[in-house]
Amino acid sequence: MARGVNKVILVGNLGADPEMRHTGGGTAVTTLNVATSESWTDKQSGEKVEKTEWHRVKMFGRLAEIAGDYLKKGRQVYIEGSLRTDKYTGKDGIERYSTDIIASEMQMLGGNDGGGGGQRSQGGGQRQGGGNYGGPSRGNDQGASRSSPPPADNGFADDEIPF
Amino acid sequence: MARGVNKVILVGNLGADPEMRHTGGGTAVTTLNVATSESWTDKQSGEKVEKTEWHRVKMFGRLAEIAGDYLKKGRQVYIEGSLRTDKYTGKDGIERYSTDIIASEMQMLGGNDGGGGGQRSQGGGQRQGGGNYGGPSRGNDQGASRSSPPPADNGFADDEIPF
Amino acid sequence: MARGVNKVILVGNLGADPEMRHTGGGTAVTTLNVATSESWTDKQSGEKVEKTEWHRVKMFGRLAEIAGDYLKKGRQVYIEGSLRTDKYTGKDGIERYSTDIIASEMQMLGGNDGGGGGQRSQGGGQRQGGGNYGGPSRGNDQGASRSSPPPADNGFADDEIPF
Amino acid sequence: MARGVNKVILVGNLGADPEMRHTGGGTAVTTLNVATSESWTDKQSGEKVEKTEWHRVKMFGRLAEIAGDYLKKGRQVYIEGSLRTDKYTGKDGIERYSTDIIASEMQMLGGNDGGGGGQRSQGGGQRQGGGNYGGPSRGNDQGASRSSPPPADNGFADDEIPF
DNA sequence: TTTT
DNA sequence: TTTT
Repeated sequence: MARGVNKVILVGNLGADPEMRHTGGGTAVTTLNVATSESWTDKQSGEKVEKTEWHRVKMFGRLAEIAGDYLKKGRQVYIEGSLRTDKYTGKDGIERYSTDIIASEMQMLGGNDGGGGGQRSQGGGQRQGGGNYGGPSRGNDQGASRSSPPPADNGFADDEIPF
Repeated sequence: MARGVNKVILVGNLGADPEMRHTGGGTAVTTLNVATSESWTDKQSGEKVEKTEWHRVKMFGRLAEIAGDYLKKGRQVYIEGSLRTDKYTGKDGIERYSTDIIASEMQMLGGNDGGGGGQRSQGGGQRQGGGNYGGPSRGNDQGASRSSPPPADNGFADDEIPF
Repeated sequence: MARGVNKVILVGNLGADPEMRHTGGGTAVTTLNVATSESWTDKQSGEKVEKTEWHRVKMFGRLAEIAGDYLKKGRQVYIEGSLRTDKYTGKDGIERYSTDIIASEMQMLGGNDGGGGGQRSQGGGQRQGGGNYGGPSRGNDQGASRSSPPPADNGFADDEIPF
Repeated sequence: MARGVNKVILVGNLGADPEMRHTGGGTAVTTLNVATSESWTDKQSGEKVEKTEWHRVKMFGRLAEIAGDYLKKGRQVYIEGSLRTDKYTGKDGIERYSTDIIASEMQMLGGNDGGGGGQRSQGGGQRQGGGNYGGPSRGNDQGASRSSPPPADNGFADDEIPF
């Protein structure tokens, strides 16, 4: 039961290898840094412009394991998921927000270069049963490609709850 | 496991009351006729033009029951699903195709007029590995990590293929 | 030209009236606060849980004007857009990120309560470079008038109308 | 203006080379045959099952030309579009329906094998009835960070950052 | 056949 | 008819 649709669809490339960790309870948690870019020719200057958007994608359980095992920097992926914005209070006492994409489905695109082409997986649908949702996530993400990753000072600790 | 994405998203109105039936195995099967329309002013004639597209949406199990119980002609719905084209041979011996949208998610939109505003439901995920289709999806897909899986009272048992 | 897909689809309710302003150049800029929520019954506690996600949606130009004119707090909307994360440096010198959804399409849902039911609008599609599309659209979009289109398979032969 | 959302998203492989033709008016029309498949292990038999869905995708204008020029059998593509069902009357006098996906966006996936990796294109938006859209979108969308705004010949000038 |  |  719910009221609303919260859906994200991405096709992009990984800016870094996946970062996989496990919660105390043993659940795999993988974070991807996915780039989607677009380019166009500026009308006035006539110059080619490119803008890249970076997305922090998190996945859990089986999906996280597959991503951790098969994905690599540069690989193209299809991601379906939902937006989740966490609120946290900085050391300066100011509330801030950090937005992630929680993947519910993932599809590796392109050829079989490397480890695992053509895999597809579906998440456990945590979003619908959140259970012990809640716990924010701490800095398990910034990809190498991230020119400047999200605050490491998010100031919260996750010792068991995946996020 | 799979290779590909096959996704449909509709927001439209029901052109008729839902048609619900049950398979021999007891699985509910509901068909919706959903209209999506768009209108614009023709550039040349200056006349207002309207075009309506009609979609046949099918759903199974719990989702079918909710739709059958709460939806009515005229009601606005959000549908998420996938395309399925069936081939059949006409009496004239010619092969033809018929395309349906198999709903995996449904959301009633608009106010609480009539029976059920604000309900939302998710299909059993038959499309993603639910065994022999229509095959019960009980327990499919929740990640190992799931401390508390989705609502899921959808543990229905159909021994017959719903379609 | 581009490489990647960056798409967001929301169906939710406005948590507040839209905020519209104009740039010095006269472009309307409207910000919406959209809630998408889901609820479920926790398996262990048996309690009903609800989680609401808030999304900051921005729109420009004609779309912003329509939203500003017709939307109101509580209204249900369909939003399609893309994610954009801005980097900024706080007063403390720490870089932070803020994520918005840039709407390219909007649809008011539900009945005609208040100002404007049933409106729909599309952004300029600036992100993808409508630019030199120019491609003639002749013949596109008819169909309504088509009484007898595509033959059985692909092998159709029509000499003027594209489909 | 419109009421409804009619959206299809596909990621699949071409089962054949694109078929391109031109209308009498010179508009390019390309048809793609796109496969999306999924496989799973049957619960009861334990056998691996695979099901492939075939989609007929049509595109027009510039998009059709790009597809015709760069796509080839086997190539993986992302397609975004809408459903259109045509009614026609067979020789036997029976009315039938044929469903196509009218592409509004296309993205070639995978490596640069052959002609054109990493291209992306957008349709002319014929589905919206181009008509009096008119609404200028110039200046939309460029973020503060945006070094140079989108293509946008759509007509207005803002000298100030919209947000 | 819906809806605006 | 594709792909893995």
